[in-house]
Amino acid sequence: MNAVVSNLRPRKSPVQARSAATVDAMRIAAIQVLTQEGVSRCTTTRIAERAGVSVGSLYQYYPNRDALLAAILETHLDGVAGAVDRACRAHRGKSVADMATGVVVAFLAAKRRNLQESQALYAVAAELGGATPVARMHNRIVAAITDMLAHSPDADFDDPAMTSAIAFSAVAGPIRTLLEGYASAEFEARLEEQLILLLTGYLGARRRPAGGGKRTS
Amino acid sequence: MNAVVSNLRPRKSPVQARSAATVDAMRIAAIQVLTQEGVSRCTTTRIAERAGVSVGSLYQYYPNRDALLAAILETHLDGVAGAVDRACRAHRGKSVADMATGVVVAFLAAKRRNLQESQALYAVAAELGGATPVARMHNRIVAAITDMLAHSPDADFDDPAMTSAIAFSAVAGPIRTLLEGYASAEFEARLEEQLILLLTGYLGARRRPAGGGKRTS
Amino acid sequence: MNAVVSNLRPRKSPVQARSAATVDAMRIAAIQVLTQEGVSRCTTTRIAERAGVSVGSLYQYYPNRDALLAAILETHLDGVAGAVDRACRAHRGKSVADMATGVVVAFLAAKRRNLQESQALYAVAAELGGATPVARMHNRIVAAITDMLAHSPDADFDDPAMTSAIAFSAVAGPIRTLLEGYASAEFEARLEEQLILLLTGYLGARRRPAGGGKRTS
Amino acid sequence: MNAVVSNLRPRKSPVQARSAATVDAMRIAAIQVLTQEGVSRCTTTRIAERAGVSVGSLYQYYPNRDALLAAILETHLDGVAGAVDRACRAHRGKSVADMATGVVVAFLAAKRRNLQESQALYAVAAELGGATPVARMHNRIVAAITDMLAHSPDADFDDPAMTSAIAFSAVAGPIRTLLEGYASAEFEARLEEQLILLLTGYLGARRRPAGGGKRTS
DNA sequence: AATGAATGAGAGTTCATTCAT
DNA sequence: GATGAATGAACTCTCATTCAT
Repeated sequence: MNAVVSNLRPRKSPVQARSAATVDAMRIAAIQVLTQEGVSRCTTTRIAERAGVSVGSLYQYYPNRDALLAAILETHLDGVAGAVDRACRAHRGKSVADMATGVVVAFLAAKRRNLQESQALYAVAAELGGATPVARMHNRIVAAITDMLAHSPDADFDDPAMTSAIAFSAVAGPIRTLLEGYASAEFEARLEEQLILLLTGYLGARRRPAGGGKRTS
Repeated sequence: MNAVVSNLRPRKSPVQARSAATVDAMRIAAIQVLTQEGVSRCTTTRIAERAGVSVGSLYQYYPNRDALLAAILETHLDGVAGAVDRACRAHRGKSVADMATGVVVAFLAAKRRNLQESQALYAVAAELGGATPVARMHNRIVAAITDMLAHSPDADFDDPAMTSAIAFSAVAGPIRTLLEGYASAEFEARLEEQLILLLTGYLGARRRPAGGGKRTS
Repeated sequence: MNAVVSNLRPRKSPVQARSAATVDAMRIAAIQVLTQEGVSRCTTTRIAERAGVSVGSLYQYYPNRDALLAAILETHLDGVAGAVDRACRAHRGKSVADMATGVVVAFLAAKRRNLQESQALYAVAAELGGATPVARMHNRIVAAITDMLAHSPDADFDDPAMTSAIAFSAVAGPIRTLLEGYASAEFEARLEEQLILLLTGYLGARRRPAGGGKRTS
Repeated sequence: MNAVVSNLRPRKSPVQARSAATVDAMRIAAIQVLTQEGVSRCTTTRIAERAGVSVGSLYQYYPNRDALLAAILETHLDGVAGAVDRACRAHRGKSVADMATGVVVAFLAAKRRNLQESQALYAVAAELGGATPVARMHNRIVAAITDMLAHSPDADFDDPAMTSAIAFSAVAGPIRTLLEGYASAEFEARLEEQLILLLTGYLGARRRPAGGGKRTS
């Protein structure tokens, strides 16, 4: 989407404790500014000011604004993907219902853990456009789910890659609705239960009985 | 998400034929610029230039850049919501599988009809933030589905509002994945069929047999 | 003050009744816009809209915006100068106290007659800068007062031109204070009486007794 | 007069030596541009260019154009008001003639000291409209004169607040005429002497003999 | 290493003026 | 004559980025 491709890698890794503290202060500041002012008003100056450092310092750690935002987005998405990844490993070999529950609970918890961060970063992802960490996170989660499905004992899925991509996206949809603020109280209250229901149903329907014949959806 | 709320209503409607042409040229130009350059580079100057009119003309019809983008977004979302709405009315009283099929087919077709537009407008929605036509479209579609479910003969849904909100969001998730370009060829090819499966399963699971006892999810 | 000198003469005189009505509508509209929005937001479009005509029509009567404003200012100042002029003629040959009273009453009444107009036009005069009708009005009034003083029977003024220039400016000062809104209620209530006192005192002090010896201020 | 009220406070004060130089350069440049080009052509770009700095720097110190102009106006008016204030304190307890002389000389000298500045700033005051430092300066000077009159030994003024407001405005009138360029050489040459005459006369007439009975003008 | 003043390209927006209808 | 859509130069203001201190 974005025509200009810039270097989004951080400039240097924080090796000293002070550096780590500075980097984290900027991370937190950026999320605050993002939440309170919106992406387009989330400027380097404002982030630095909020973080209590100078703009110059900000540029010691990131080559440009987009790199900073991308790093924050990546950290966040890594957290989420990691949580789902662990859940998938933990539920290998379990029943379909257990697997569905595991994934939904982990994903939802990860998003809810840093609510404001999650909300704010949708806009960042949109602004950064195609060359984004989102794709990586997507692929990583889909791979994790695919792997989990492949280890399912009592079922065997035809095309597990596509199945898990659909499954993950289907779960992500309502969670996004929640975070974007379009959800009713009822929606929010029953979201987890309903997502488990949704996912269990879908995965169940996609299953070919372990010992059985071919069954294409 | 956006802290600043501005007037997003169009300024005046074109009365002369010349005006109508100008307004439409701007609409098309904006979508092209959006697609080719990204939201942040979609400036009033560039839109006007691409449309072959002057910036001044743009401001004759929209009070500011966001109003133009919001108008385009709204037109698009109205089209989508309208398509889903019609599908919902057309499938009233049908079986759960028919209803699911109707909604999925209509929604997906509406999004695929203007592929580039659909893609580009996700970023616009993100930038415009909370006071956005997206909420309206969301509510309209959820209401349409809720209504359709309420007229279902062989089934009766407890909490149809929440059910349809989850159902719609779940279907929207994979479609977004497709439009954002994270989908494999396999995903794209089988998307419609899988969404029908997903939705049928979910709605089926949410159903209480018409003549039967209470069954909460 | 203004570096650019443009043609400030009206384009054509209203010969038909319709034209006169249009011109007057624009005059009134301009003063309203001036009062409600300030000089810098007093645009040709807004004036035309308020007057119920098209911008194009406005340009039928005035070659440019400044000409319109200058014409309005001139009309206003002509009214004021005319009123003072008449008062001066009417009080020729009267006592100093009568002359002072006559001028003050006429000037103040002329300004108070169109209060909003008077207020709004200070800003216009400032914006139009040096090549302004203000100088003409100033000179005309000073000439009228000078002439009146020259016909005074019981007194004879040395340097009546300078005397009347000071006298007029001194009276104009408090009136401007009133119109610019810096005046207290007490100030407003007693303004006329105090200006008469002020002017009578000044002119009295400047007088050389008619039959007497030299007395230079 | 101006419908829109904006924040006219400066943004930050210069702390480094470099900053102080920048701020001062802008002040001087603005007055030059004002004088040579007029208010409406006194744009931020032109000021910055003349000052030899970038527009961005201008906005580091002032939130908007009007704030810069207001700051300059305020500095000027503070100077004038301060001069008059000091004169009033210095002439407390003196005779009416001495007080009048003191005020006129101080006021006129303050205005003449920065002639071009004084001229240019009338237009600025007009453009800034109501929420202007002019009101503050007016009140401050009137208060100072009132206070001086209240300490007069040989005379006692009824309603000294109104008296000093009229007196000040009456003196300001001819000074404005001078600065606006409507004055003859004679006017300019004799202005000080005539203003003293004017003011002495007015204050003398407003006086109630210290030991005497009531005398309302 | 850190600072923050300075930069200047570029964005959004306005408005006097023209001219085809 | 009247209209009002179109024009585009000019204006205000922002912000990523640099670099002397």
